Amino acid sequence: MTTSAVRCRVAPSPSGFLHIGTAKTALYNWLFARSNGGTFILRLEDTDAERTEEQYVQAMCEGFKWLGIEWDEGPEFGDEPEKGAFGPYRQSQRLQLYSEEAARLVAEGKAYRCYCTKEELDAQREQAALEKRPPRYSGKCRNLTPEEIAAKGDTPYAIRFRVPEGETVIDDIIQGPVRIQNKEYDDFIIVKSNGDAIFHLAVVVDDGLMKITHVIRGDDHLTNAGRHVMLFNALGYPLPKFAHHPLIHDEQGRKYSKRLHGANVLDWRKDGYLPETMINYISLLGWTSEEEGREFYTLDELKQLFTLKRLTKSPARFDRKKLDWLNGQHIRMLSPDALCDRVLPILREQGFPVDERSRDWLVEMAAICQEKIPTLNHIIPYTDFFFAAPTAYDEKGDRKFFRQDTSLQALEAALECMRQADEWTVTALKESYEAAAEQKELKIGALVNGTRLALTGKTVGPGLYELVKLLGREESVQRMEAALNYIKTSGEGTA
RNA sequence: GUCCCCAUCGUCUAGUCUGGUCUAGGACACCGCCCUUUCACGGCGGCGACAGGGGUUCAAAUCCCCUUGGGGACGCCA
Repeated sequence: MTTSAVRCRVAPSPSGFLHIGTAKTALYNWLFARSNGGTFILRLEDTDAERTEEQYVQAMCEGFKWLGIEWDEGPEFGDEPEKGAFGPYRQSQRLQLYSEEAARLVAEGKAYRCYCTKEELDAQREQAALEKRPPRYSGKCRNLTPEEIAAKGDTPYAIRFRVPEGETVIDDIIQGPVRIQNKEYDDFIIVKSNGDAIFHLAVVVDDGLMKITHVIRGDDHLTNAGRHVMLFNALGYPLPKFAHHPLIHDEQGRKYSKRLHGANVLDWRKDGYLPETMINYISLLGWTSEEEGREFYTLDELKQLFTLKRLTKSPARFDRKKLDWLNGQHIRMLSPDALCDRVLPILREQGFPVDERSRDWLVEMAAICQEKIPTLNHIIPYTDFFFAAPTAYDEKGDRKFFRQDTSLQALEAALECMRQADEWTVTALKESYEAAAEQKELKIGALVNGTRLALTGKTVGPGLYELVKLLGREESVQRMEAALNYIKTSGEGTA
């Protein structure tokens, strides 16, 4: 790109939560700005008052905050104050600007008043659908004479853009040149009869006045871009560069529906994914780095490496399995201390009395799970036994580790190891277990797995010696005795 | 229906612009083996794709056309 200042933006309409697709657009704009020393702008497209609610603004803000996407210019948003010299950044506060520009277009003959009613137009569209014709505006009000207009008196009117003859070319960075015959566009409305600007006018006026240099957005806007190019030209604004990236698809290959789980980026927070994972994963959904084969990227790396040239043209499906893998990678990159911080709220919410433990103990607990968990939420089944003794034993495990001929012997040997350990450390326990196994001619697995089942009630979990060490001698011994008692009193094992 | 975009393993992709180095490379998933106290991690190996048809060319995944498939857009929504 050029060295002249890049200015790009994301312009969500606050009509719901932060959609994963909006997050992608925001991310690509943000990364592009960052990798070029440019400016990233947030603008709220709330021209449709009926669909905008303040709570949505909050929800969206939380999504951006969680992902860590921060903007250089933008409206007051959540607890952020308005910032930037090209404001206001909410379209609802820029209505005056749109009216002025629309009036200018009308005065220059580039737009005109249309007195057709919504009902008339709807009927025409339905008729067109019936006859399998493309729905197009009839052009009824295109050439009204000043007399005819005067005769309308104060009948409400919308304003339509007078689409010129010819062809419009969108010179798209990702898609290449896209040529569309202007006759494919009918004279579209730019101002509603209630005086509010339509999206197309608003975007172009805003992008023009905010000196946007690059419009990076989903390719659902590709055909709209033609309208925008015409509007840029009509208004006399310099044309920004366009880059229309493909949409994110669901596992079935459709546009990721708002109703699907995961459409809301905060769904992923709830499911135990790290924001750095989401940034990394979404970046991969339509972009590859020069460095072949590499897929793990930190945010700082992305800010360095991101280029529009490496954007993909075809839509990508969201693959949960790959996301899991990536999340595991990012979890392992965390320091045990950081992992502890991420995991604590989850354990707390689960009702585990984590605040009774020392910080060191909690960090160690997080550390012994780090290699094991694909999502933060998996911390729960990996650590619940620390906070409550097992009330039941895994059925398969019971048969396998409690009911064999050597089960009792193994568990008693393990218990002896615990009782006699000189020091309560991972290495001491390990050595002691190994010595006992050898001496009693038992498989180490019998000792270890039996102990795991006795202490946790499960057959899977963190490394055994690590877990025993953290559980503490007293608690471990108690649980071993309970297990032995359970085996002896539940009968069937003696056979 | 009309217009626009897209098309390499199941999925994400490299390679396409600048045809030959591609008997098509990597990653996730899957399968097997190794490591191993479980689970996971890690290591090794396997399975697996240029949508189809025509051209152009000495040579095509790469260029052109058609077909098919998928997606998107056609609002006084954004």
